[in-house]
Amino acid sequence: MSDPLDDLFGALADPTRRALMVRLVSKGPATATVLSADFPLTRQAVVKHLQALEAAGMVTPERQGREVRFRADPEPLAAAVGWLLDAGASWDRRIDRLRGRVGSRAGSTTREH
Amino acid sequence: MSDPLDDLFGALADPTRRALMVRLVSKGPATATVLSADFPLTRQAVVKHLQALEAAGMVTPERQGREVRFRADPEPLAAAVGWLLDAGASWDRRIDRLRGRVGSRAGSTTREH
DNA sequence: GAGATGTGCAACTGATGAGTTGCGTGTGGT
DNA sequence: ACCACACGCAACTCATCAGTTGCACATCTC
Repeated sequence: MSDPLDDLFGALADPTRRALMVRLVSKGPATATVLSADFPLTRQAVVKHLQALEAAGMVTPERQGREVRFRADPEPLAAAVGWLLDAGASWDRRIDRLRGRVGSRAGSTTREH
Repeated sequence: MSDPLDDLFGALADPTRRALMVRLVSKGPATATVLSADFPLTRQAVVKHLQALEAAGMVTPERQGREVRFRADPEPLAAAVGWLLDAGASWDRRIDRLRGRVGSRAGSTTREH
């Protein structure tokens, strides 16, 4: 019953996780083991971060043989942008302008609660 | 030396804080005491949340006599949107489209780091 | 100036998160 | 079959955060 936004922003709140996302986006999918080599972290630590990102739907695990390759998933980011625009709507002209232009596409922008 | 994005997304990660923001945006500035009446929280708890929001630059305290009125500040939200778009750029055409349309206006979109 | 109201500071508890280490299990190559 | 590698699970530490309570200080009103 927890708001997906919690997981989303929560995942984004950690610099390591943001870095992981950037890394996955720019250099493509990778396994936790590989990632742990590029970051000053244990494989297990990386795994935990990836789990947090997965819970937020920002990353998807894909098994290939004995490896598990993680791929970045953009969808949730749109939801985040959506909330930000909703929250800012009719608040400040700048944000309002943003909203107007993006609007239609931001799609599932409107949320419950 | 901590990234401002940490505070920003960190503040956004808590549902209570998001609710506080919505409340401040929709019904305008208010004091912690007033807010604590609208939420199932102690005044002190509200104060702490407001401090987190202030650290993220999303809220600004304004003293008026013996009261302290908190006003929502939109600026940082643009920064958040900026990061999301930057992160998603050249990644997925949907996000890419968003970026293209917002781009110029999002202004201070491109951030340090 | 006295009382009421609003804010600020500090200490404390309980829960959650980051990170680690150790060990077990599965999968691929030879 | 065997060995190496990649993953998964579990327990543990350390820090941070949400929320509380209690009390002191400032300010308005009469």
